[in-house]
Amino acid sequence: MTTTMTSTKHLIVVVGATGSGKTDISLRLATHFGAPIISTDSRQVYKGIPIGTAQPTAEQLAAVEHHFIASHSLTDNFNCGEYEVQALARLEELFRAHDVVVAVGGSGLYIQALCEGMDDLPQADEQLRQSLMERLQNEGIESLLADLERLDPDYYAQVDHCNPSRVVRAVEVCMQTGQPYSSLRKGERHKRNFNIIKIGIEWERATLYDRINRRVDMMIDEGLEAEARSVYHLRQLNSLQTVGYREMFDYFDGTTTREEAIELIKRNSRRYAKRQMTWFRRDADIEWFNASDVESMIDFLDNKI
RNA sequence: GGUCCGAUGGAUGAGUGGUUUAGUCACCGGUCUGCAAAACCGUCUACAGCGGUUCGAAUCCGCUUCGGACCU
Repeated sequence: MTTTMTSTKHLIVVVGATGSGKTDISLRLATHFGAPIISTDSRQVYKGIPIGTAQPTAEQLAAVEHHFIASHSLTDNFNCGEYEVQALARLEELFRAHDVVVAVGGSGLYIQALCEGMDDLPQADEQLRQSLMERLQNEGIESLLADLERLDPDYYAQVDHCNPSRVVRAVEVCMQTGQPYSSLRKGERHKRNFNIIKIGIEWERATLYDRINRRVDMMIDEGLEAEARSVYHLRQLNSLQTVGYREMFDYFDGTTTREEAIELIKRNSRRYAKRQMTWFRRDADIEWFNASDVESMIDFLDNKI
């Protein structure tokens, strides 16, 4: 063998909206290929919120080796950049003992970080971030936009001027690095030393929504309310800006009734699912399969591996 | 049988003659590089039906249909 683009290591990436049954399918695939599972989910990484984030059950975790499930603390400053570094390192270890690893999760940005990599941008400096947020609060976004126009005219021209998050981050990177944000955004796909095969789980919209609604009811039955209560004191953490918890916190505050909170969890989960589909739809690398057709999925993968 | 009130887009709800859309919510579509289950953007042009008045009607008049209240 001389130079070949094909690696003997394969990462099967399973994507799909929340409630699409990724966990079950990932377990079947992992079992079939004797592979460990690495999560690409930005919320299942946290300890203490297993019900609301639909983490795999104890039996499922026992059946297949999982990574990045309940592995971090709610107070950890975790993000997609950190995830890329840690997940890549873990993958390297896993590929020493396995030819196939299954990645599952619903966070598009984390999947992108894992498969394509993030540019070399600095993490937010906490103090700077805070002062920018204060300015946003006190002076409005116009003030930050004025800075951005001066610091990075190119990005100023393309950024959504209504989106505070994007504007704050851009100004922050400019100030931290002394360089225009846009000049640091290469958007280049990083080389990976393993093959990536993306599998999408497809549902008819109405059916998916029905599954989501029923799953929320199940979460309630399993004790989501008590779980939310147990982390209520940490509510301002980013890790808890999460569907299922925010709505419960509002209920605890008395701003909504319990019934309203549950309805809102359903609605927001549906909306989340819609946004996920929007994200995944533009990824041409994904091979889509009907949710009930795991056999075809396995055939397809067997063929490729 | 009679009198009165009402009928606006998926829901709610303003609008009483005139370039153009009320608004809100839901749905739908989209954006996406360190908070991403986040943050944000866009679309959805309806006036119960028929006829009349008028240069012009969701808006005025009549009839019909439907709903509600009341009267005998």
